[in-house]
Amino acid sequence: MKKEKVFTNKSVSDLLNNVSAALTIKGANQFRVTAYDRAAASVAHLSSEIKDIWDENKLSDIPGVGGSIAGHLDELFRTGKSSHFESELKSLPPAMFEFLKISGIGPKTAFKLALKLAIFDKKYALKKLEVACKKGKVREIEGLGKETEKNILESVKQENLSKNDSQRMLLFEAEKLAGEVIDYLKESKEIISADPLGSLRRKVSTVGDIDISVSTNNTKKAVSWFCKYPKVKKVIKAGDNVGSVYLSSGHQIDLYAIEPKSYGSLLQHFTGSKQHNIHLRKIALEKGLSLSEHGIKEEKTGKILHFYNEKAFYRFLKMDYIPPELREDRGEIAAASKGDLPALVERKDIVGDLHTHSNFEIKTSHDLGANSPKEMIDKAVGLKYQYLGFSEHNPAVSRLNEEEVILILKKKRNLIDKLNYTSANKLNIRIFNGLEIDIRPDGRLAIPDRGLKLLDYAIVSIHSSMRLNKDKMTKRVISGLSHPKVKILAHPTGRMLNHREGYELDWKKIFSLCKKRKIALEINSYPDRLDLSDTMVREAVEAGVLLSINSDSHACSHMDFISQGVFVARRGWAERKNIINSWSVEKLENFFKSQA
DNA sequence: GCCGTTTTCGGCCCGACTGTTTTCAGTCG
Repeated sequence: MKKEKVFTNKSVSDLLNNVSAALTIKGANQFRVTAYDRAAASVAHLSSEIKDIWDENKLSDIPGVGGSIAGHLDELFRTGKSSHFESELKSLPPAMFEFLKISGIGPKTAFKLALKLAIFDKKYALKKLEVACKKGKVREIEGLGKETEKNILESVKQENLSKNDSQRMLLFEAEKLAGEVIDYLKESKEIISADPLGSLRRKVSTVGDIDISVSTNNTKKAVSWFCKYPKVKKVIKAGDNVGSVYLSSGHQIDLYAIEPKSYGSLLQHFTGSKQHNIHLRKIALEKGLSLSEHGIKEEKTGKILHFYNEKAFYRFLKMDYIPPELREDRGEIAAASKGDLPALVERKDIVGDLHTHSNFEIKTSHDLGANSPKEMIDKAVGLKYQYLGFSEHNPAVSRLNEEEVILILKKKRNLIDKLNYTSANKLNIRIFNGLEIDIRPDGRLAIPDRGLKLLDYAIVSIHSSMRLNKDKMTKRVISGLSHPKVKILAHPTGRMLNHREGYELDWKKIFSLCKKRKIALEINSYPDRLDLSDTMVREAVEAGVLLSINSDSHACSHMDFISQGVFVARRGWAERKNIINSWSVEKLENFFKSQA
C-alpha cells in the first residue's frame, strides 16, 4: 500500500520558507521573496489545518496565498510533490536548508556556509557544521567571525534550533510563563507597566515565542533588569530598547521597552497580527500617515504623533477600539470603522458550567472526576456561578445490563435532586443533571431512552472510532444528535492540540441541524482541546448556531480553564447572546425542556 | 508573487540589533 505523505502547517510553512530562501540566493525580485515569506508565516499561524482548507478548495482565502502559490500547493497535496517548488530548490545544496533552522542564520549565511565548507548533503549537515565550527573553519570565512561560530556551536549543541522548530506552546502554558516574567519585571521601580504581546495577547490557542512590552522612562535599565531574570539561561541580545533571552526551559522571550508617551503605539504594533497591521498601514498611507511602533508619522510635516494607549491610537484612525482577539484582518478593521464591532462575550458573562465530571461512582469506562459533587459545587459558588451541570461519562454499557445502568442513573438523579434542595437553600446555585453520552460508531447513543428520560439534558460526544471518513462520521453525529434531550455536542472536532487532528465532518449539515433543533456546539475550554476552534466558532456564529463554553473539568481546579474557552469564543466573534451558559437559570431551563 | 472603496497594473512596512565592519549587510519581527 502506498504511504500517504503527511502535510502539516509546519511542514508546508517550512517548504515555503525554503523556496523564499532559494529565491533570495538566486537574486529574485525581493517582493517575490517576501511574498513567499508572507505565505509561509500565514500558513504557520493558521488556526485550522491547511489540508482541510485545501479540501474545501479555499487555499486562496489564506492571506498571502494567491493563485500561483495556491496552484503549486494544490499540486503538492494531490500528487505529493510540487514540480515548481522542487525546481526552485534543486540547484541549491540541501544542507543549507538545515542551516536555516539555526537562529541568526538566514539564506545568505546558510548558502555561504554550505559552499565554503563543502557541506552539501542534508544528512548529517548540522553535525558536519558543528565539527567545522570546532575546528575554527567558520571564522575563516569572509564576512563571518568568531561570534557566528560561537552562536552556531551553542545552537547546535543545545538543540536550540529554535526558529519555530520546537512545537508551539499551549496558550495556557504561555500565559503562565509570561505571567511569571511580567511579575518579575514589575518588581523593578523603573518599569511602569508590562504586557504580553503578539499571539499571546491576541489569545491564539498556541503560542510560539513570548514577547513582552514595558513602559519605562529608562529603557536601557529596563532591558538590563529583564536580562537579569533568574530563569535566563542565555542573553541573545540586549540593546537600548530591545532584549531577547532564552530561559533555562528553552523558551525564548523578547522584550520591547519604550517611554510611556509612546506605549500605546508599541503595544499596538507588536500585538499584531501582522496582517492586521499591514491593513491598517495601507489605510493610514492613504491618509498620508505612516505607522510604526513609535507612533504615527504625518508624511507632510514629518511630525510624529504619540499614543499613551491603544484606544487613542485607534480613535485617531477613526475606528472603534479593536480588542486584540479580533486583530487578524478578518473584517475587524472595516467593522471598527463603521462602529460595527461585535460586543464580544466576556468571562463575567459566563454564569454556569455545563460540562463537568465529579467522582460520582457511575461505573463508566472513561475517566471519572477527581472531586466530589459537593467540592465541585463549592468551587462553582466561588466562581459566582448561578448553575452547574454535572455531566459524567455514561455508565459502561458493555459491562452492565440495562437495569444496572438505569439504577445508577436513578441514583444520580436522586443525588442531584437532593443537592438542589440543599443548595437552593444554602448556596443559591442550581444544579442540573446532565450526562456526557458516547455516540457509538453506528450513531446510536450509549444509553437507552429510559436513561435519557432521567436527565435534564444530554451532552453527546465521540470517544472512539475517530478514523471514520467524513461521510460516515457526519451520519454518525447527526444520528447521535437525534434525541430531543441532546442539547450540546461536546468537543465537536475531537482535536487535541499538538497531539492529534480532529475528525472531519460536513459542517454545513451539522450547522443546519444544530440551528434547526437548537443544539449548542461546545467550545471546550480544556487547554489542549479548545474545540471548536476560533475560526469554526466564527462560522457557527454566522450560521446562527448556539454555543456553550464549558470546562470539561475532571477536577475542581479545571473549572478555571473556562477563560480559555472565552478567549476562543471572542476570537470567533461570539457575543453573549450566542452562548447558552450566559443565560439565566430560567431561560436555560426552558431551553432544556424545549423539544425543537 | 500578492493585492485592490483611486482594482487587473504598479505598487509592495520599516526599524532594531548584531557581527563584522569602518559604513554596512544580514537577520528578525
